[in-house]
Amino acid sequence: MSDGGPPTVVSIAERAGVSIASVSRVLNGVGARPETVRRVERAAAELGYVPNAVAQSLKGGRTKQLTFAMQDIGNPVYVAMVRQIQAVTRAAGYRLLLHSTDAVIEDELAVVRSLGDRTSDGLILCPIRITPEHVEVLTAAAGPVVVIGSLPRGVPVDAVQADSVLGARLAVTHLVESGRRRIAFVNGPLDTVPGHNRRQGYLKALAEGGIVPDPELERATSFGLGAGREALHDLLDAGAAPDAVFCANDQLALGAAQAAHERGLRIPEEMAVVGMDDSDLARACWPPLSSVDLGSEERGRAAARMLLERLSDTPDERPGPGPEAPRAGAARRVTTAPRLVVRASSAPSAPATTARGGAR
Amino acid sequence: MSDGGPPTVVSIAERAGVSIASVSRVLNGVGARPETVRRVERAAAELGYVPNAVAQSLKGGRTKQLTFAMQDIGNPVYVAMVRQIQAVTRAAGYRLLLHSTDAVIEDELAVVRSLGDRTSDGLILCPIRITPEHVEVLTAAAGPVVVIGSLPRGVPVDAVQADSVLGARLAVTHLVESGRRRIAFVNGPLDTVPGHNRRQGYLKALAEGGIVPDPELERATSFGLGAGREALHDLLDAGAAPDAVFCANDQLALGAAQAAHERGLRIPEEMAVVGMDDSDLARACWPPLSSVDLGSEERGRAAARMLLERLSDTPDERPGPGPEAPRAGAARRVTTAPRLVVRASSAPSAPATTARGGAR
DNA sequence: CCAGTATCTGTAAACGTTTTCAGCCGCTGT
DNA sequence: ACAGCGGCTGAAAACGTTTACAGATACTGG
Repeated sequence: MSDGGPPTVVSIAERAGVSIASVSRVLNGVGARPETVRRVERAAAELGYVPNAVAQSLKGGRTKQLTFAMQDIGNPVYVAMVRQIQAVTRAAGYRLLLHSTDAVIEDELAVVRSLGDRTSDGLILCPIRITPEHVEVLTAAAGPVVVIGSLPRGVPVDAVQADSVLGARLAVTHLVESGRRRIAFVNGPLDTVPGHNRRQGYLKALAEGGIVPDPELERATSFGLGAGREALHDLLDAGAAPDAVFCANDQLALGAAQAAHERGLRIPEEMAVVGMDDSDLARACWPPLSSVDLGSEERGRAAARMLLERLSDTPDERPGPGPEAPRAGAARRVTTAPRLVVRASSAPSAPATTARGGAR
Repeated sequence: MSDGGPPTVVSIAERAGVSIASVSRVLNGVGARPETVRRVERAAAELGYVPNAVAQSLKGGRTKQLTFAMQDIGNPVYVAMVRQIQAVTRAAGYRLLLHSTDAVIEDELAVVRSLGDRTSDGLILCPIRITPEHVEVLTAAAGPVVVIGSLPRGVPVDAVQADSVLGARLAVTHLVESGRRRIAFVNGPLDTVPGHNRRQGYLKALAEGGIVPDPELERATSFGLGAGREALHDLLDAGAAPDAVFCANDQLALGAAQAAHERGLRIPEEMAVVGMDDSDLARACWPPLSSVDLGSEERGRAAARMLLERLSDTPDERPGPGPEAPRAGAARRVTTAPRLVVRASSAPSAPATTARGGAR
């Protein structure tokens, strides 16, 4: 008598005339007498039994779920990451929980803290900024975390980062070497890590090229398409007269390209455009957009792999006595190498080629 | 004595000197003596207690998780849907589980069946094809499902669909009315529901416009960017000489636009291009792409809302005796209205080549 | 002053699974 | 024939929570 819901091991046990222990053993492939196996499997099939994953999680202490948290899935970079992460984690039998933080700091922190509710076994986090609170919360995280982005040295958390300083430098150097002199820079917010780093690379490349930076050529607002369009219009209205524009991501770059088109400027002849992230957008537009591949896919894969490693390294937790016993291994830091992909939007004259950036 | 892991109600009970029942009651805001409340809350705070969501799920019978399954998150349409779904479900306190099926039928079916493992409380599914097996599995689903896409009449499952026949018709009629006569059609696979329906709309619009369909003008391969590019090149190579091309989605359209550019054809003067889905891509490219908004966002929202409704309507399941008691309410079908968005890529008279064509 | 009651508290069961432990059986070796 | 042993099996505990129930306490009204 147990039709009060979906079939359970108890239902099967009753129908097969064995104990629930035997049912569990058969279902998990542990040894049993052929006769028992037969009866249990038959009963399970007849009842259409599906094991209750929640109960399994409770018993086993792991949910086979991972969380990926980023600010907005609308950004192609995160889409690329999700795809890779999904592929890697799925192969390992994990489900993927998606969490958009909308770049709200409080929300990012809450995600990390929510590791404590045991809903997922681990977390991949893409913070847009790193506050002292981040460091604090990350250090005290209840489970393994891998951060995609830059993290201060002391924080005992794995991280996968792009060398966006070098990436920006590659892009701008490319423009300089193509003979461009008035290279504008359309950036996102300066108080974000990417915003700051990309600017460093921009300035460095200008210096190396012997070009004096002109503050009139810089714009920094947000990371969206509309922002790029407005920024370039604004630059042109202000008479900054750039002959090239480097944008801190592809969305900004497409916005800038639109503005250029609207002004009747030919790309790349009158205005070269280079973006960053080498997202699908770069290949989809016209002319195809030169862009710096910061390895979004690679970072996604790497982060997922690191997380899985942590998970297999941690059969039980906190062997040490102190409440702050150091984590199993030292925090790992991986940096992916940027790669400039030259396409028509910045072609000096020749067809598209690619140049490699150095590893770090 | 219980430092063998994260704090639990037991730890708190010990520290506060009360029973676990009282702890639970205080934590859930049920009545208790002020003194008890104080002590429990203090202990919980000191221990940094976070309730174990898995245990709560097991007890409560619901996980507060929902699953969204589509073929590939790389498609902007699904990104738009995820965003909306995420927003709606999050507001209701649900987490979102993402599942890419890669358009593998077996995988789609597995997702539906996996509702039985109680990992998530409900499912939103975007099937690319509907097989008899789909119907069977969906009918027997262990929890509420909402399908985004077309579903045969008899299937007792909620569905949100786009009227893509009408959508395609709008696009093609628009081209006809703009004076185009040789309107090519670049489609995805014909044996998919969208592929089939869009073709119906295309043919219908041609008929209404008094144009005899020319099989030479049709191409159907896959739904990707590269496919669009190749298709148009192929059409031109074959001497089909179209003066417009309607594409079954924006990615195909951008591919076709690339091909046109590569051939030196001016858009829209020599070749009008219209896409479908009105994804971010349509706004990001140049010239901006005319496209039919099939309401991806709206469908995402609607699906999420319907699912949540089902969940609140179903306090306990299967009240009836029979194993196939009909579901609570009849299956609901919602259809969103398509909307043609005309942009420069199909502008009848050509304002967009020089000077500021678009809105500023 | 006592019965009655309202409030709070603790014990124990339940959710569905895995797993330890001890018991049972039939076998083998001597 | 019997001790020993191997493989199977079932009872029971455990994971961490919520909750029905009953016991305890203090307070009210007569």
